[in-house]
Amino acid sequence: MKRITISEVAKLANVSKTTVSRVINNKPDISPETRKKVLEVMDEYSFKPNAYATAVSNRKTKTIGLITPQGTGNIYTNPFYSRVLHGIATEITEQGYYLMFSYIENDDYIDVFERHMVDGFVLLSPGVEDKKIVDKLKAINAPFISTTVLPGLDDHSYIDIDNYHAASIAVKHLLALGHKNIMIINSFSTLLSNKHRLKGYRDALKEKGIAPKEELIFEGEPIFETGFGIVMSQPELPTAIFACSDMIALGAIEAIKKRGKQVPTDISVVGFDDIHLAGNFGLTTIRQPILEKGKIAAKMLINKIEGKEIEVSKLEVQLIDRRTTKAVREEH
Amino acid sequence: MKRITISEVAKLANVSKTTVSRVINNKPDISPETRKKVLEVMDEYSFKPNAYATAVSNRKTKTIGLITPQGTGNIYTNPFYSRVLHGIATEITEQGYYLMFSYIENDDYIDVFERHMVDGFVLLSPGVEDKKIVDKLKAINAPFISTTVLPGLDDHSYIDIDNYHAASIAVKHLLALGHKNIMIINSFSTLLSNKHRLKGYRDALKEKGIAPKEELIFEGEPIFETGFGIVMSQPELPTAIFACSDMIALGAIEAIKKRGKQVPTDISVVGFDDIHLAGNFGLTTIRQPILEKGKIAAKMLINKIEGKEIEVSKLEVQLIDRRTTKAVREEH
DNA sequence: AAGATAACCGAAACCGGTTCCGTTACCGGT
DNA sequence: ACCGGTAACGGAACCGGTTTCGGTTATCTT
Repeated sequence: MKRITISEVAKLANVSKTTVSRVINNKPDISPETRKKVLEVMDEYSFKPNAYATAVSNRKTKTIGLITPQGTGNIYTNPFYSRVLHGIATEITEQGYYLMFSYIENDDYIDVFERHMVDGFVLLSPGVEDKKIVDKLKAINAPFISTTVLPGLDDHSYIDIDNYHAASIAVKHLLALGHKNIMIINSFSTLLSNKHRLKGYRDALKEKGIAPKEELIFEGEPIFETGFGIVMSQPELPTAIFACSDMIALGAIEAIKKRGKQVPTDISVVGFDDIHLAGNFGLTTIRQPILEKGKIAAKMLINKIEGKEIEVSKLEVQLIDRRTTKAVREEH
Repeated sequence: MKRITISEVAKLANVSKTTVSRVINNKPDISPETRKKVLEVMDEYSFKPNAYATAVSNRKTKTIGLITPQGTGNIYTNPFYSRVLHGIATEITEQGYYLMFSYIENDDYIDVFERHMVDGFVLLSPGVEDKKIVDKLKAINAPFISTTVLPGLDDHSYIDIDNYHAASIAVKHLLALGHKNIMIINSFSTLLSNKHRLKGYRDALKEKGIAPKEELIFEGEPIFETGFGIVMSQPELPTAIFACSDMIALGAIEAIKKRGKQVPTDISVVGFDDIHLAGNFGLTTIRQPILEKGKIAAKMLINKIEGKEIEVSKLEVQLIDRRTTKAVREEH
């Protein structure tokens, strides 16, 4: 029951600490018999090396930290972040790493690194206002990967979809259905990725000869309330809405219904992300490989930490056509 | 920039390691001047003690692990778990602890304890089939707190609401509105807490002189699809549904609408938990203090780890009356 | 049979902290 | 002048691992 140490194992097996350490780490210079003997002892007493002692000695912790700039609460509320996190966690465990939940609102994330508790960080979708975080990470020389494009980051420091392209797929779909009045409810455009989406929206319209109207462009937090609030507050409703987050889309749909209109008969809605809930409610949306995003982020980070070559991957995006879009109704 | 050690600080301040350690930990036996001098050096070189080295020396890691028996994926999908987690994380950080995400499907959670990476665990709503986990934790003498009642646990090892009472509030509400045909969609009744809910449901009916009908009792995973599937598959629908999870309730409502009925005009629905989404969709539900549950669990665990007195708290429950229940329509 | 080579193993130093115990200096009391 | 007490500090051992370096053997050449 009591946890045993390497010295005790050594004593029990009649060998030195060095030898035990060698079999633990599968090092050479050990005869098959002594290895076997040591293994037996380790097994009998169910010995497990103290990970932190190893970490101190190796100057490698094998754990990575999670930074969640936009207020950590979101992680738990927003299914999108949850799923990215799921991907990160999966990949990390697979590679024998641990995940430290640096649950920190202030600057303490620096702390866990400086205190040698983590080898690096993944930055969960930071906003532009979080540039100082990146600066700090660079300053203390901490390896990190962001799950969003950020100004000043090279290909090796982030993983993201092509947001411009994704948005253009969405509005082109709407355009093809004959919609001309397309509202966009974006996430905060201070974020580079959202800027790209907005540009994708604008360019897709222009390409079709439609001038983007400023009064159809909105933005807010990527939550239900945003979509709901904006749709409720508009005097006039468009025939289609492109929401840059599924939660926004869901909120918008509820508001539309509340106002006595039908989706998609009166108004078409397309969301973004394809979280699980989107499927539940039959939402047409742009799917991004959320889980994969997390996995790749983790993989890149680990490679970075271990000084390996890191390759830049591409994340594909696709339109999932469900039940919230429909050809525009002819007005007359 | 380069991280400095305690020995180097000692050298720079012209004192011994011992002295530096003393000021780090606010120990006595130090003159104000030397303390000041050491602090200056630490500050100038922004020294932070290596947490793991401290952990090795102290045999205390100041981090706690999270075990999520029901398949870790759920945490990220189910908003309820997410929020409990939020509470746990908040409390833990406040107390200077760290959260290790032992993201483990198999038996490896034992591992992190045996490898001295965590001081204890919080068990996130385990099921009855996870009794072996509890057994194992007991076997290795690991401190833990469960966020659900489990058979064989004393008051000091779990924190939960009074599920019996909570369920009875829900069905009494429905009863008061004149409903007599009340369907219950429970979470798996292999879980003790769900057993209690079922009993609460049954007793509340009996108290009103209504014999519970077996054909109105259902159960399944606490997810959208469960509510949706069950409601879709029933030939005849009741006038009210008590869903033991908000996600189930949401699914049920979607199915009801799909079948051309109205909520609450035709059918009343009450959910359970009061997750954020419930508010978004105007769901009438039983609110349990989710965040607080997590916080208390963390607090209890830390007290346990530190050998302090642990007090048992009570979690209050309340009906949040929104827009999915209504007096039953008179049949004739 | 001598010398070289390789296989196997251990002593001791190290990682970055904490702590026990002993030493020194200074104080007031008699 | 001597004694006892206390405040301030350091040496060295310790926590539980890893690693360097070197020393034995045994085996292989020639």
